[in-house]
Amino acid sequence: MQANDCAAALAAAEGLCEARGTRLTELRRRVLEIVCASARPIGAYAILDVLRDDGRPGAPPTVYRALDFLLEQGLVHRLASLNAFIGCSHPAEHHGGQFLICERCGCVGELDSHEVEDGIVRAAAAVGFAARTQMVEILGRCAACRDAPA
Amino acid sequence: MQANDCAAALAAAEGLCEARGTRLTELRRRVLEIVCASARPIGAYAILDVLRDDGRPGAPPTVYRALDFLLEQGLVHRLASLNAFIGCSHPAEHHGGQFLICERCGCVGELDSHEVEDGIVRAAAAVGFAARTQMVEILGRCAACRDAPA
DNA sequence: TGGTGAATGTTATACAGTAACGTGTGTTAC
DNA sequence: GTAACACACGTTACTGTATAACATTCACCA
Ligand SMILES: [Zn+2]
Ligand SMILES: [Zn+2]
Ligand SMILES: [Zn+2]
Ligand SMILES: [Zn+2]
Repeated sequence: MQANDCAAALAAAEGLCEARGTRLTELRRRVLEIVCASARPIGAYAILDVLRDDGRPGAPPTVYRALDFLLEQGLVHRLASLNAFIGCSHPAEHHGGQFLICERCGCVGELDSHEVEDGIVRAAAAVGFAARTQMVEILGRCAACRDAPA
Repeated sequence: MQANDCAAALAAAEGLCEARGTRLTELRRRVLEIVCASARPIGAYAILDVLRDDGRPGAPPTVYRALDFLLEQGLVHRLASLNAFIGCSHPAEHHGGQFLICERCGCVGELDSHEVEDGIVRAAAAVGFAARTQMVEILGRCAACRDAPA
């Protein structure tokens, strides 16, 4: 995520939490900032390292609790295949999300195609399965890396 | 996976490895058997417990190496959201796979819809991303649990 | 018969996540 | 005011997941 996107994400988070009556505390705000400032998905312990560099006290529950709040609010996503977190690029609407993970540069883009989501719900329903939420992580080459050599 | 499915999976694995010139050793075969014999996804350390019950020596790398081989051969799948493994229900053709995970009974079904897969590839291509492989895990209720109370 | 590479054994460690309990702080009820 | 309460955060300890690094064994072939 770019620096200006990061500032925009923080501003959006402020507004959303204000509107929802939830508390974006200093710690939660800082964790969101760390996640959004990272160009690539970042792990919980890497976030913790940054917090400690800040001079804060900190242990794993510190960061996991903040991340739980941010996940609930839809401000960050967790990538199950990487055990890492990224900022949501459009948090106003809660969504499962589909993620494009570049195997060359490590960047992650968010897709959020309703066609894909609905197609999955329908395909599941066709075999009697009632889909509630879905996790879609796509590995490949991003536009910038697409034509690079192996 | 049912017992007869398990036997069939082992037989299919023998044939595939034979045809490919890869070695389905005693250990790898036993790990595949353990995974296929489990009605639900099974974790690496649970597999390790079974191996030890067999009287084998064993440490985490033992089972992770066997699983790496089975994953490469497309004989098992890893469910990233559960950190667990299941036998592939039709290993002849390599595939990313789409998984239907029941939140009530814990069973997992394999979907493998080409429509879904192709839809994802197209949606990714539309934003310049070249998809190589995809991970789709769908949470909800299986047909048997669909109408059960919460 | 000795060399080569693959598979496995073994030890140690890194990384991910949670349980349980204590502490401070602000808000509400009386 | 102050007692009661809910919530966020600090702290310790632990469980679970996965890998690095090196030693050993074994199958196969020159
Ligand atoms: Zn998002
Ligand atoms: Zn890239
Ligand atoms: Zn499969
Ligand atoms: Zn079920």
